[in-house]
Parts: sequence; C-alpha cells; structure tokens
Amino acid sequence: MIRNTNTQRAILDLAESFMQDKGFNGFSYAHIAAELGVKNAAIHYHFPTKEVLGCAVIKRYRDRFQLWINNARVKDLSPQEKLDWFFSIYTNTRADNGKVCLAGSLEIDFNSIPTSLREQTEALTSELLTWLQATLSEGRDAGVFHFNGDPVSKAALILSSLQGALQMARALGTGKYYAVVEQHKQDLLA
Amino acid sequence: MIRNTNTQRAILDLAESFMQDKGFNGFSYAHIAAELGVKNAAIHYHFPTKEVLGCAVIKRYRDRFQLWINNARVKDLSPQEKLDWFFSIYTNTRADNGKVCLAGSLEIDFNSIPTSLREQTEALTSELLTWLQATLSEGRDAGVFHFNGDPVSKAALILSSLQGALQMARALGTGKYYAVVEQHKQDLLA
DNA sequence: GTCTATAGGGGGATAGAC
DNA sequence: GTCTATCCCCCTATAGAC
Repeated sequence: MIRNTNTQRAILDLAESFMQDKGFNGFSYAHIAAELGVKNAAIHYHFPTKEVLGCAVIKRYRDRFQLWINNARVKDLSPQEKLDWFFSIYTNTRADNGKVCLAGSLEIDFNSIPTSLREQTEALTSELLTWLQATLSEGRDAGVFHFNGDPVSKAALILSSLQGALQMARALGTGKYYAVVEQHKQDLLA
Repeated sequence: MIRNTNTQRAILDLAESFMQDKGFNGFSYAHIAAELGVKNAAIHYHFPTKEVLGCAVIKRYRDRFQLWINNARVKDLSPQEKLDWFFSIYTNTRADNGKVCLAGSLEIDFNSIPTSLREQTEALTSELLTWLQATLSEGRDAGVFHFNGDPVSKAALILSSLQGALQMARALGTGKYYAVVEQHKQDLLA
C-alpha cells in the first residue's frame, strides 16, 4: 500500500522533472523506468497512458500551488514579500538544472498534445495569472507597487516574462534570468 | 537550377513553419514531404540530416533579421516606430496560426537538440537582444522612453515577455498577447 | 506490482533505380 | 532530383506469466 503511493509519487516526480527539462514529447516511459530501476510496463500499471500521466502531473502542480497560496505562510505576507515568493518559484526552477516553467513547456507543445492536457495547461496558466493579478492589485492599493494600466495586463506581462526568461537563460545563461527579475522589481517599486 | 532553389526554399519555409508550430522535435521529414507532394528521401537530398536542416532554418532567420534592421526602412525610423516594428514581428507570428517565437521554441527543446542548433539559437537570441537594447537606449536618450536600470536588462525583460506571451496566447487566447504588448507601451511611454 | 515478450507505428537515414 | 524499398531504432501500449 505504502509502496504503491511511493512508486506513484516517484513516477510523478520524474515525469514532472522531465516535462520541465525536455517537454512532454521529449521523454518516454523508458526514461522514467530507467531512472526508477523498473521496466517500461511497470509504469503503465500505475498510469495506463502517457496522457493520463501528463494530466496527473499538471493537476498535482496546480493543487500544490493552491495549497501554497492558501497557506498562512504565503497568505499573510506583504505584497512585496508575496512577489518575492513568486519569483523564488521561478528562481528555484532555474537553479534546478536549468528547468523551465511547466506552463511554458506545455504551451510550446500545445499543438501536439491531447486535449485533456491542453485544458489542464489552460487552467494552470489561468490560476497563476489570477493570483499574480490579485497580488499586484493589493500592492498598488497599498501604495507599494507603481504601474499604469490594468493589473490583469501587468500580471500577464510579468508571468510571460518569467516564462520566457527561464527559456532565454538556457541559451544565454542564468544572468539573463536574474537581470529580468531585478528589472521587474525596479519597474514596480520605482 | 531554378527548381533547386525553389525546392530548397520551400523546404526551409515548411521547416521554419513547423518549428514555430510544433517545435524541432515535433515534425518529421515525412511532414514536409507530404506538404510538398514529394517523398521522404527527396528532402534528404537537399538537407542530408535534420540537424543541417534545422541550422539552415535558424541561419536564414538570423540573416533576414540582420537585413531588416540594416535596411533604411527600419534603420531610419524613430525609436517608437522601431519598437512598434519589432512588436509587429511577434504580432504577425501570433496571427499566423498561433505560431510562437523561433528562439523560444528552440530553448524549450534546448536539452534535446544537437550542439550546432544550440549555438544558432544562442546567436539568434543574442542578436535580437542586442538590437532591442540599442533601440531602448536610443529612445531613452531621446527622451521618449522612460525606464530605470540597464537597457540590457529592460531588453531582456521585453524580449522574454514577448516570447512568453506568444506561448501564453495558445492557452488563453490572442487577447492576452495584445494586453502584454499594450502594457509594455504604457510602461515605456508613461 | 513487476516481469518478459511482443505488437504496431513513426522516426531518421541510406542504397540504388530511374 | 526524385523515386521505391528498406534498415534500424525508439516510442506507446498490451498480454500473460510470476
């Protein structure tokens, strides 16, 4: 019973890692099996199809984000601290062997993934955007963030930029990513 | 002789289109052959390996950008007009069946493409960044753009955001992309 | 739950005829 | 320059033994 849970979790961990490293179409059951020290077919026992596995990865990622933002440790932070926390998600992603944002990775493969994964991708991106927009609003109302226009647009700008910066860092190095984060802070706090 | 040129060009056009649609690992020689009405092997005659084909696509893309920015029609524009022209590249990309930035697409697949393609990707991204940074500097010196910090960082922020916005638009629709572009203009011109 | 074995498809690439 | 035919590899997925 416990093994079941552990194996499933290990598979999800590896799949998530591969998706952020090589994209949904860039890894196979064999890759996971090799890392786990089992055979191809064993993975199919836990996740019958790759589509099911991919959906489970994104769903878990979404649930984790919701848990975080509803937890007092994030919920009770100041707007600036919330923003720093959000940036730290991406910074940690970058630090973890140059991984990229899960949403961005899926959006690149968007035209070659099953419909159910597209729906999950859409939901994930929406949820990130919603939280960021609310945080920007809160910060502007509190007088700590300064920007013109709709918080919805500014949130889309920041999220798209973090997504893109993780990708750009692969070609041009980590420095580019950090430069973008610092520039966002300057833009918001100036 | 002329047919040779035309066929090669048609192959490059299709490969470029597929790369922006499905990524380098998301299309095959068979896809190109089918669109072109020839057989698999015919493509290999013009481009012996997929690596060679991919490099040629990026190289042509880079050369095209250099031609554009060195042409008087772009070179003699005002900073605002230059920026609008740059945005229009991405807007047209989005309008063309929801394609994404070639650089972003390659950066996602970065860990599963040949070294020669990585080098081309790096060069492409650098060149885009260099031009954008110079344009931002020029605009700030002229008093029309307003932003704090290093133009290099601001350029990375804008480029990464355009890249990400094209991807985000796949999940959430074209409106998100346009919102990001408008927000950039507000941020720069305010 | 995991194994062996295998089916069935698609991919990149090559040889040799035309 | 393009064709047919083919090789070999990797992929997703399944059947049935243990």
